[in-house]
Amino acid sequence: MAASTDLHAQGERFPVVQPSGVTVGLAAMTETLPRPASGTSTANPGAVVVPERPALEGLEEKWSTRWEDEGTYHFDRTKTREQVYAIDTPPPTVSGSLHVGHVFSYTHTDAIARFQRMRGKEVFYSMGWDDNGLPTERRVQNYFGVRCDPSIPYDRDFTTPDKPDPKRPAAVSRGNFIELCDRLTQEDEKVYESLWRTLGLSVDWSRLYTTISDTSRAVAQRGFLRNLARGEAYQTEAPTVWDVTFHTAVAQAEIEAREYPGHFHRIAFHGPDAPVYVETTRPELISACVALIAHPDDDRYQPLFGTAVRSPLFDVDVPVLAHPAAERDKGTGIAMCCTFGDLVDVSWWRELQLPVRVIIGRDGRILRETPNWLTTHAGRSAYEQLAGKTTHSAREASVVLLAESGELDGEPKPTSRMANFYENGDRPLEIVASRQWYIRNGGRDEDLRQALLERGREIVWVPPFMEHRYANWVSGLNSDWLISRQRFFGVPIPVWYPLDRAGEPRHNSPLVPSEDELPVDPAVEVPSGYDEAQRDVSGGFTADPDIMDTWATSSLTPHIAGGWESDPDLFDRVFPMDLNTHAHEIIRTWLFSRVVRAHLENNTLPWSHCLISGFVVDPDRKKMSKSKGNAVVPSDVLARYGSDAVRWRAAMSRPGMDSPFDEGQMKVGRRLAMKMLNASKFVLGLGATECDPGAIDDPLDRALIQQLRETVRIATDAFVAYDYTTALEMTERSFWTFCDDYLELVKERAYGARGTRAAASAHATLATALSVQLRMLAPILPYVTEEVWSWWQDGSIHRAPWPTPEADLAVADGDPALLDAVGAALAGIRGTKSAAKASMRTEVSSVTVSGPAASLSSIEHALGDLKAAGRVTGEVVFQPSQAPDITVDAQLAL
RNA sequence: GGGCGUAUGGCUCAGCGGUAGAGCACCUCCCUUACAAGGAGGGGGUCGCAGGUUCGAUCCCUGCUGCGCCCACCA
Repeated sequence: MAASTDLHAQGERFPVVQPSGVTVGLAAMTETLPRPASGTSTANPGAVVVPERPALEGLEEKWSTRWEDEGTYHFDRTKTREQVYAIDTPPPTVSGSLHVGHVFSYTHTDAIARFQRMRGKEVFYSMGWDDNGLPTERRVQNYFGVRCDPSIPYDRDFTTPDKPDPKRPAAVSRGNFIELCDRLTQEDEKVYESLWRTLGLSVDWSRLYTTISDTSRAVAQRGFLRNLARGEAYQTEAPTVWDVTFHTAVAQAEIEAREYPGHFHRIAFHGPDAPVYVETTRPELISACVALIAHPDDDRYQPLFGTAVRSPLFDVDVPVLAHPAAERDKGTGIAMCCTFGDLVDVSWWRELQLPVRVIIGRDGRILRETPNWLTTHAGRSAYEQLAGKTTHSAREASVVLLAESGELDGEPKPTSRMANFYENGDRPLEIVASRQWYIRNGGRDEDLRQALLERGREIVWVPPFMEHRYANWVSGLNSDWLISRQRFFGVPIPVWYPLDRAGEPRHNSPLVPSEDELPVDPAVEVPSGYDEAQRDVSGGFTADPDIMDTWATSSLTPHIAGGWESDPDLFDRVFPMDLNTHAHEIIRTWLFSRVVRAHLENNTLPWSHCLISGFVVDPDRKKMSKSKGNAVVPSDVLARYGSDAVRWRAAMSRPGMDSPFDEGQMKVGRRLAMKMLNASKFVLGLGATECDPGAIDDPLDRALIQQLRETVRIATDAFVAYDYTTALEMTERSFWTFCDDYLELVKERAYGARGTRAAASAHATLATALSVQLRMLAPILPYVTEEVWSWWQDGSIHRAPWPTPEADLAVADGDPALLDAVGAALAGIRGTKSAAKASMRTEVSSVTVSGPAASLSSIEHALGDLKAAGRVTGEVVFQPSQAPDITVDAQLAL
């Protein structure tokens, strides 16, 4: 897929400022400038060019284009596995929009990627788009106002409706529908890519993948066929959770429980002696009732166990049975077991070996044909009044019938119950019996479940408590992974079935393609040994009509991105990967499904580390969502504050911690970026461009270097442990101290007020500190650091080495307390001026500094700088004291 | 109901055995030649509640409460 992007469209939001350049000290600098050997070049190599008015505007477009042109993040596949750092990052679902939560989480990943790259790793970091599956179909339906009808033939001249009406969608063929899906996803993906490029994700865009591509289809189908061959994929006819809106089966992981209003109906079953009252919220299911069930220890119902009662309206005899899952304090303590009202019904039906009485069809309506287990005239007549209705209408009709027959006791009582929904749906799920494909995931196999729990313990979780989410989910699985969907836009199940003489498919002996034929579309292609004329005729074959759930493909993203089976050389260099990152809501889905796949296919984890982000929540700490209208559109925020500022804010939220969205925080990041521009301009404008450790001989300078050594050490350790926030905080604090204290203290000296040698020491220190601090901030603020780097260095800062005390801060004998002491003395002088409401320029005629003797002697070593920064014209007296802090008594020359 | 997380100044968060820290916000002052989308200074907290361990607890243990998230919950 082309990596070109639509950044031009954003040009208006990022007016490119072309500042007039100032060339500084060019002649003197040419020979001594550090010149890292790098393949990239700048327009004017060797020159130190500092803009007169540096600005953040336009940096995103300028540098994202440059990075693309110069292949800054291109993955070098000649590197060995040990040299590679491989990242599996979520392919965003292409369903219309990304929100700030995505922006934060992807920024966390990118910060790690950039750090590892600077540490010398060859980073394998590719983006994908998850563009198959139901979310895409739904968006296409709404966007174009269409719905797919597979029975319609393909229309070559098809055009979309002029005025899309979601309520009256136009029926289109499967082929046309898929074309629309392709078309819309491609448009959406351009917008996504543009956003990611603006944000500055350092992905290798030449490795972009999509989950609907031929490559992904082949990988998904190959993975499935391998599972099938090993017996890990199987199909079975069983009660299945079903979405009546989308007409498809739904996996356990996609179900969510929601509040759903309903009523308790107290209805009378006819017992041998007296009525047996049952409370139900679903009276429309009475005709599907196969038993009444109470707790075995329940004295009220013990006499009835083993007897039969007659159902209201339908006159069907149903047994009264005992099961420990029945709860005595719910309703009347005895429950209808219907096939199927809920998952408890399914387990009762299975364990008590009850008959199947299905009355709900796949369209969510009561079946039109009157069931044969209804034998009385009254029962059949009652059913006929419900047939064809939705469950909702059938419920209302049932209430009327029950009231008429006198079998409803009292009025229905309103209640709010929890019902299961497909996470993208808005009608409660029903349970229907259907043939579906499953992959074993430990849901029905204790050994496999234990093995997968053990995989969870092998993972290094950041933060560690996220492992509980995983273990919790795996422990609670109650079925295998349902992967088949009765939909259209996705990867087809690569299977055909022979048809027997009666034209019935032999599901137990599927016909499979060979791996080198993949991807296949069984609806178009023909199994080996058959020809097209035999399709769907007796004795011939038929295609499996289903597609795989999108998770069945995205569970293989390490395989897709890593070239599994198609590029074994690459795969060996990147798999298993080092890092998996995303927010915590998809631990149960994406994370778990990849563990399952890699465990079954490769007998390994897909990656060693999982970095789990929290959510961005609204100021009331509620989850952001489009439907609530509290979601923030990231492109607006990026345009307003700049990518570095937004990234800064993202990096301030620690792994796993939810973080309220607050625009005020963005300004803080922006201020830091601005400060970096200005401080860098000042340093480089002084001509301080040479990091010569031999020139650093002033005690204050050595103190700064010593402090930086410590900062580098802490920030590096933090980054290694995926704690990008601490790394940023430490570096940022160091940088502000550098600006507020050190820079002010050495200004005069750096200008040359105390001689060439004193100035040279300041210059070397300034250049060193700038270089080190820029590099430490580069993973979080890639744009402003790259901009400044380009003023005086060749090559990208993002390919420059991460700073180390040994390589960059070799002067190791500084006294770190000196800078603190001098800073405190300077603050004392400033405080006096501030209290006197005097300008900081006010001269000071004399100063007395009191404090611990050691601090005072430190300050004496930097007396010249202190006097210059404080504008002290007279004497400085040092007065040792027992007090722990430094205090200053300054006489202003007013 | 089960699990996990969290509770520190108005807000966002650090800290985590030795009488509280940062940034934002607020107040005061300063147009100092890197920076007014700036700079300097300042006020503000009995660290959710109750027990316990300890010479000493914001920090450890127990219990509670609030908030958030995940799971379960259709009689």
